Amino acid sequence: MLTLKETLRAVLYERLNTIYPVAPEDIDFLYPPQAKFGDLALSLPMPLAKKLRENPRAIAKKMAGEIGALPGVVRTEVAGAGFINLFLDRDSFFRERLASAGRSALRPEERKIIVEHTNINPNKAAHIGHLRNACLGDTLVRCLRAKGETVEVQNYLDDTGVQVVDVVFGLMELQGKNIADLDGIERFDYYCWDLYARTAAYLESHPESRGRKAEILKGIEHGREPESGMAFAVSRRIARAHLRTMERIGAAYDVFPCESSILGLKFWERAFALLKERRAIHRAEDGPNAGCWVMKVEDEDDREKIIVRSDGTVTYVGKDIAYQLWKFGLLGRDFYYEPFAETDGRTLWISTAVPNDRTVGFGGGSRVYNVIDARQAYLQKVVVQGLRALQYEAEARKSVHFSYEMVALSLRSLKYLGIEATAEESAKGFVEVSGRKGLGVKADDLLDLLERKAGAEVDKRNPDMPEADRRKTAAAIARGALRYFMLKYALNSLIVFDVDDALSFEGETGPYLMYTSVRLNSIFRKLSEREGRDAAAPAAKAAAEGKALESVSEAERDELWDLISTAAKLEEEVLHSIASLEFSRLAKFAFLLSQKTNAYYHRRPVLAEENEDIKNARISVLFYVRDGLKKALDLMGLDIPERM
RNA sequence: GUGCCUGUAGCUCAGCUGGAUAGAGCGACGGCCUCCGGAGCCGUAGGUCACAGGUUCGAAUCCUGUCAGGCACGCCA
Repeated sequence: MLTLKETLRAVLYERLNTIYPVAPEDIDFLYPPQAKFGDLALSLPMPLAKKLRENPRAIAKKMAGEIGALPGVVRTEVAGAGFINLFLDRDSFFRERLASAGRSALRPEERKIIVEHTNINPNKAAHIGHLRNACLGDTLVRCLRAKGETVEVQNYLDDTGVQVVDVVFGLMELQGKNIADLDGIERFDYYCWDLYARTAAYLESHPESRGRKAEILKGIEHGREPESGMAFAVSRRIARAHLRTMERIGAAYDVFPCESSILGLKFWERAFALLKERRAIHRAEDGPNAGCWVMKVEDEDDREKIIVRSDGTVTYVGKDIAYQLWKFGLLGRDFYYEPFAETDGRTLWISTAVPNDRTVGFGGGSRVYNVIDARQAYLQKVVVQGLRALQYEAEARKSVHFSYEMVALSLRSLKYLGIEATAEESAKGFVEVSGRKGLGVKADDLLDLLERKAGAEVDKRNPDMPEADRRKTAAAIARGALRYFMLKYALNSLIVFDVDDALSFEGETGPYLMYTSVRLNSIFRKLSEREGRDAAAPAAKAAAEGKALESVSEAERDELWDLISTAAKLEEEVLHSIASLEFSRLAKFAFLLSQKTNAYYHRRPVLAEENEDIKNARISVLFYVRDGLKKALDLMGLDIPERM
């Protein structure tokens, strides 16, 4: 549809620009709400009516004549307040779609795109909030790659931050453990989940222990043992646990840039020098921020953000500005890297400050997406302003905060966790997830629950399937259920996580989409098994002759056309999703297409159809639709099992 | 206090760069397995699009105000 629209736009512009004051981008198409209004509609007469101070309907009538014959359009019709409805030549459109299989109308626009997502503090197990981040980030990556972009996926490891410090404090001070003891701890991420919550509470109620905590922090930052080695061991072990968790939902990364490397290679000092040199920050001489290096925040009032504290230490924002500069290749230096893990033959690298002679390099993107929840909008704004203050205007514009609302827990979910809600929480109706309080559903627990439930269904329906295949299928269903659940909400919608809702496999869910495709595949498998048919042949024939729809009844032709024209919108849905970062749109699209498909094959048998021409028409259309569905599910990270 | 976001069916949410009769899922009610897999299909009921103004040929969508809710605003990250 994208290709056709572009063609039509060019033709229309050429014919109309001498008659009306129009630019090519004014010529836009919308999809009519009903089939009787055609396949595409031009609303151009209406904005023109405003400009020309004429009746839109009259303009539409006149324009329809001036347009004349259009390629791929069999007739036009003036309707409503001033729409020009276009009716497409269905056979030729379908033929073109089939012929273009494997070709993409999408083109990359950037040299290299960096997507940073997940970014969990490496001090405890991942929870549902982190899953939303990873699902959104990974889907963005998949869509960008489908568009043809070169994408680098980063997962920032804050391995020297206060959260890690808390766990190190807990291990050393509360439990008297040393590095060697860590190996004996099973399920380390779960262990730290509890320990972190306990330590945070302990530190809260024992103010006298803050001195020791500060010591540990300093020790870690300056590489002193044993604190430093402890932090290193904790963060690496947890990072591996996160990697396994995210593997379960199909999210993967290229590199883990570490805060310890930023400190070790003095990236901040370099950034600080730049900031001072370009006068992006200045030292406050008096007032409440006296002695600090501050940056002006573009706000209504004269707000200042502290970048360097009066004791000379740098704030989180400062480090983030340095990191952002590196992502754009503006720092003039890179980390060193070591292999961290191997997945599907690809190496995941982790940064290090220790020089080596490996030649891998990262960063230096032309566009950067930071997938971070909405609560950090202010800080992200300051970071972008830092770029601006350094006169990196182009980079500032291409620094995108991919912001989404957080995940909270429903009161029902609290009960499931065995936690009593306070009166305030009951009134609110939900509770914020908090790693610090140990309040949340762990990602792996949720996935386990989903897998168990899916497994029971798979066992019931496929008793003959080998055990290993059933477990694999259950895992795929769990992943699909979770990913779709995280994707189907708009970004600014707070997800009040409810275990029962998330566990549902019916209605608008990932398993529904998967099921539709599995059944579709099953039809094609049977075509080949029972009848020895090459399922691609009717489509190939239709692509060559273009008369696929001729043999079916008028009513069914409309049904088939509805499927074709819906499936043909995939590419523009992808573009729209990327532009708006609203992947709920892609999710809705895939669901709609699945619904139409499901309803169709329920009504129209394929295998049992006796009329060969009708049968071939059905096969060729479903062949095309199946391809679109598969692509859409793949973009969302949903696998299609053999059976389910 | 300032800034950002949200208010649409009983519930959860789409639709929002203005366009033709406001849609889905869940729940409720009623149907459909001699037929490619019932994680499915078909149907019924259910809406002053928070409220009040404004702009427009046209507003759920844009603007202003009111009410209600959420989030952010630290020499934490």
